[in-house]
Formats: sequence, C-alpha cells, structure tokens
Amino acid sequence: MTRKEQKEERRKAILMTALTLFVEKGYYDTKITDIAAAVPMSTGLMFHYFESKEELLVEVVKMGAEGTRALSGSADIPVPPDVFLTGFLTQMFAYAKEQPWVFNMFVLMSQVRRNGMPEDARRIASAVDSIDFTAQLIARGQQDGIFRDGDPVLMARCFWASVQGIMEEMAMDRNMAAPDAGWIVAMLRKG
Amino acid sequence: MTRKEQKEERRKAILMTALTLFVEKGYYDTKITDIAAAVPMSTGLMFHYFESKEELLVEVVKMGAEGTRALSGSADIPVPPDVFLTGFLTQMFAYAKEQPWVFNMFVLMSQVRRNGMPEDARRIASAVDSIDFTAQLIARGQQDGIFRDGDPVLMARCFWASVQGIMEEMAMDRNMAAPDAGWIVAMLRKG
DNA sequence: GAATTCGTTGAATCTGTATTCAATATACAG
DNA sequence: CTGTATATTGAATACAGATTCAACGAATTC
Repeated sequence: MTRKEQKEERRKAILMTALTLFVEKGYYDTKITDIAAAVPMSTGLMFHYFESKEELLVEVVKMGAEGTRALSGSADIPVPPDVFLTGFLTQMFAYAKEQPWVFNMFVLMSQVRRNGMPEDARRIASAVDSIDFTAQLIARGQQDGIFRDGDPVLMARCFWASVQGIMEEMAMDRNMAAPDAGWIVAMLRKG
Repeated sequence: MTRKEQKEERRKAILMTALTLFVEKGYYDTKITDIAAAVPMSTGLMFHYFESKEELLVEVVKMGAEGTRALSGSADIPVPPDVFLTGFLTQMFAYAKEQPWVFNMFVLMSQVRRNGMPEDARRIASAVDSIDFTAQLIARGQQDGIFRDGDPVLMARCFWASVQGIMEEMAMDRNMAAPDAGWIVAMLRKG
C-alpha cells in the first residue's frame, strides 16, 4: 500500500501546487512545466497523474467543490443570520493569513465561475452554490427586521460578489489587511 | 482626409470589438480570428492596425485609462461623500444596462489589474488609481461623522473591490438586476 | 488614365507549449 | 534473485493560434 499512498500524496502535491500557481499567476500563464518544476517532478510525469492541463484544473475545482459544501446546508442555524454571516466571513478572512490553501481555493473557484476558463471547469464550479442558502438566511433576517428590504437572491449574489472582489484584492496583495467582516454584512443591515 | 478618418474608425471598431469579446470570453479564449470575424475584417489586416494581440489589449486598456480619469480629481466635491459615492455608483450601474461599453471597460480594467494578463497591460491598468481619491473622500466622511472608523485606504480598497466583484457578476449574467448603490455605500456608513 | 500608394485578403509560416514516447530506474511479487 | 509492473525522465512531436507575406484591389495624385 505504500505505493498507492505515495501516488495519492504525489497527486495531492500536484493539485496543491497547481492551485497555488493558478491563483498566483493565472491559469493561462501557468505552464505545465512551471507546475512540474514547483512540485518538483518531470514534465512528462505530470501526465501519468492527470490527462491534461485542463483535467488538472477540473480536479482542483472538484476538490474545491467538495470543501465548499460548508455553505450549502439548511438555513436552520441557531444564531441570528447577521451573526452567522459575520462569523463566517471573519473566519474566512482569518484563513487568508493562516491557511492560504482554503483562501486560494475560494479565489480560484470564483475565478473559474467567471469567463475565460475552460468550460468543463466552469460547469463544476458553477454547481457549487451558496446563493440559495445565503438568500434563505437573508430572508430570515428580513423577517426578523435586522436586514433591509430587497430581493434576497439579488442581495445574496451581491454579498458574495463583494466578498469575492475583496478576496481577489487580497490574493493580489498578500500584505493587505483583512477588512472587518462587519463592513460587508452592513450591506445587508437595515437603517 | 476620408482615408485617415476611415482608418481611425476602423481602429476604434477593432478596439470596441476586442473590448466586448475580452470581457465576454476572456482574453485568452478570444482568438485574433474571433475579433477579425466580429469586426469584420480579415485576420491579416488586424496587424496593420495593431502589432500584436497583446498591443491590442494594451491599447484597449489605454483607452480605458483615459476614460477613468473621472475618479481621480480632487476630493473637494460640494456634496457629502456618501451622496457622491452613491450617485456615482448609481450612474455606473445604470450604464451596465444602457452603455455596455463603459461597463465592459470597467470590468476589463479590473480584470487586467489582477493576475493572469500580460504584464504590459497590467502596469497601465494599475496606474489608474481611484483609491487615493476615494480614501480622501472617506476620511472626510469620517470627520463628518457619517462614515465608520477604520483605515480609509483599506476601506477604499474594499469598497472598490466589492464594486468590482458585483460588476463582474453582472457582466457574467447580463440579466441580473443592478443592486442598490446604497447597499454598497452602507459598508462605509457608521452603525 | 497611368502611376503610386494604401487597404485588404487568406494561405503559408513560425512559435510556444501541451502532450507523447522510448528509454531507464525503482519497487514489488514469486 | 528474477521477472514484472510501476515510476520517472527529458527529448521528440503535435498542434493551436499568432504572425507574416506575396498578391490583388481600390483609392488618390499628377
């Protein structure tokens, strides 16, 4: 089994390296040889692990899709919606410093959803959906009178789009301080 | 002079077509032949107008850099900062529907600033800076007691990053309704 | 209306990079 | 140990797509 374990580790190493480089330099500017050199391993060997550069991206995105299930549970959360969202974002921004992995994944997933990436990957990334969940949460907050009026789905989309914008800004400049999660949740708050 | 005018118009047509396609499909997925076909003109002729695909991108970005000077004046604006920002965003979102050109330009400029685009273009896009101006505006709002405490520069960066995130979301789904500008300015408002 | 210049074309190159492959080394089974 | 399977390499190939170019057409000049 050592053999199989080795392979699995190697595979993960490639995925992680690819994730980092894709976010740092962008998918198209990241050459297969760059990833191979960074792992490190020979160029050719990459293709024993992944059929193509595109499949590699797809696998990274799949990995991200699994991890992001956190945000797609039921809206029956035992804390007020604003508290939940603030806490979630605070943790997420903290990761930006401590756990670049999670952070990079968030940024990559968002980027892939947008244009300019292979269609396969886009489809998978788009399937991950935190909008519905967040919209429910927002609707609840509206009933409780803590969130402003407005279409919850639109608000959820704008909320996450903002977060994404900020995460990308942080990805671009790793020295940037994380914002206060409260600032963003304030978008939703009443009055 | 008809000849010269023709050329200038053709040039603009290429720039506009390129802008649209770059935003719709992404820079790398947009082939020179795609742009040529859309203008329309032959592939070869493209190179009488622009030396290379990269130079074409750079020229589009330069065009954007000129237009974006709007946001880099002095902070001596005769209206309260929150009103100014709200008005500005409202207009900007309105453009998203009426004037796809301005809208696309905003999205492209933002994307180019981020990773994954040729360095030349990035430098030019990065030179356009609305952060300083906005930070001044925010500082003024803080003095007036209408904006929350916090580093004005960080707040300005987050503000524009949010706007960018939302604009990209809108670019991705042209049917999406524009958010209320007030939502975003609320990020800055004091509790 | 002949000469010259500029606009235009699309097929032929050239280039960068993903992908393949023949060869070699290393692990594992019997 | 021997044979078989798997890991690894880096140079050779394939290919997509940017770029060039030789030829043609249309405008402008004198």
